[in-house]
Amino acid sequence: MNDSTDRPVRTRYAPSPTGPQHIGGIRSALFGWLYARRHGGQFILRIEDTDQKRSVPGSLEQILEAFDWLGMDIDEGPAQGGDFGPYIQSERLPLYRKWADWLVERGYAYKCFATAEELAAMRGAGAGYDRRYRGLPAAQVADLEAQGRLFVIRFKMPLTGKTSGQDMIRGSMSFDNSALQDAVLLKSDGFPTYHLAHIVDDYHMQISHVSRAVEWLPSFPLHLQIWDAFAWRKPQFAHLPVLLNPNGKGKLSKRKERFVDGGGKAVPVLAHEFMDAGFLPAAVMNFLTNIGWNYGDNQEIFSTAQAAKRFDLKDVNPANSAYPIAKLEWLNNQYIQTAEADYLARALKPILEEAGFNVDDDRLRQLVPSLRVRLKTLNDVLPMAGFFFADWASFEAPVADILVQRKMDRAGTVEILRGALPALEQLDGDFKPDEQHAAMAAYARNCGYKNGQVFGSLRAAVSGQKVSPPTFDTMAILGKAESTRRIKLAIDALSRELA
RNA sequence: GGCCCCUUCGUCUAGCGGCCUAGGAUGCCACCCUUUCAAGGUGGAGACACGGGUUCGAGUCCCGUAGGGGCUACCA
Repeated sequence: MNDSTDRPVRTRYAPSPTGPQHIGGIRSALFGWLYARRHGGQFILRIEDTDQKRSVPGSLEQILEAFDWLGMDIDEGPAQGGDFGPYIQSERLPLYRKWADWLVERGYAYKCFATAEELAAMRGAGAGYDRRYRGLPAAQVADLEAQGRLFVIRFKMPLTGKTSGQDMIRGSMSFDNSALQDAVLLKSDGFPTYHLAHIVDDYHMQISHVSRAVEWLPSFPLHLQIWDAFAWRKPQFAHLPVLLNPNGKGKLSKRKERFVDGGGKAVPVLAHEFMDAGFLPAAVMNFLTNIGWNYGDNQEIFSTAQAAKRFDLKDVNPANSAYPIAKLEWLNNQYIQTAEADYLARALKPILEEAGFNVDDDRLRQLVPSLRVRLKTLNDVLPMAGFFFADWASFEAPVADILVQRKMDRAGTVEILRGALPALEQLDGDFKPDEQHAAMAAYARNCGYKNGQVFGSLRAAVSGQKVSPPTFDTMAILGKAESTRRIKLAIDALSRELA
């Protein structure tokens, strides 16, 4: 087998257009993409829609959207064009037919007239296709064809011997030919199967490295044999490990029921679910790159550009991985903490707006610094800070359960709030957080309550929530007038209940 | 069932024969900081699946077993 790498690196992602993009597929694509970027090569997108039954309209758009969101740029493909198109297999049908015929003419493949019933009977007997049409005399073949019998073209797999090849991840591999069937190359509807189509295309598109999921490993020897029948220069192969469900049981699938993490949140599996859940594309890329491969230097956080300087298919871990989704939330928070303020504000705005809030840009920008450290996902902004964007005029004091802190009672809370009011009103109009802090700390000392009790009561009074950005940041953004108004509202509410 | 691949802390991983009394990260626990929640800091519990070889020496190489995953379609 030809292992030389003295040719331009061209890798590809060749999904079937079956709808939403699965994160497992995206990760496979990522590895091919990184390899191309590492070597200054091309990354090609090819749509494998040879199963008409499974094709779903709009798939290409979803694929493109996912790649665009993640920042994986495509050099050639259905949308980008290129010198080796078309990049959609259903538009290349004559090519597959031509090469299928070529194989038949040279005795590497044959026409098989087995009917669905025959095949079902063979399967029922426990074995696969028994090659009953493999040695049919030419005259009989012609006769069957003349009768209008439907046929497929099957590859004439060697019956004995071994086929060996190199896998970039696993090294030398050898397979017994006797275990392989005479695979269908061209279906009776004139469409090729994956086995034929991907080889014809990888050859014509000058793909140098084929990286694909491990489920293709059993048919690797078949593919090697087909490449050899054509006498085409083979690419190098890397059979990528796959993602398993978070519990390690079974391949991660979009068809199975959704997994739920410890906190009851749905585990994102489809590309659009990562967008919808408020993850940053950079974090998702970092996350995916770290499964089955690692940057080295004990460094967990790195950019795609950094990864592209070190990535090699040879270094990919051969073992499948449970989907480590818990790490993504941590990573996402790390990225949010260091993201540009403008970028964050822009990302947060539509989330707030979709929730029905009227977003003031200045206010949002003001909020970002105190928010970023506590957002695991962008969507967390809603429960944390949505109240800033609600209609302030219609704010109502929260219920006592929220107002009264741990180790506090109603009377004490009222006492704290009443005492805090004049001290806050004394401050100047800027209402700076550190000035509030100084004033309230001094007040706490005098009134005999702890800082936490004072600050916490204020937080609940002004935000209406138990959890919020830092109390004094919150009050600074609300402003002195609104803050004190809300404190009075809280006092009134609690007093009423006491009376 | 047959064939193929895989196997280091719960999880993601480092390790490519001696540097390993096995390193990092996440998650978990504790403490510190503290203005809730976080973040941050410090510390802790936590793994070479098992059994045989090979070797002066094995997490690292070989074989077997077990477990996991996959393929076994006119799906990819």
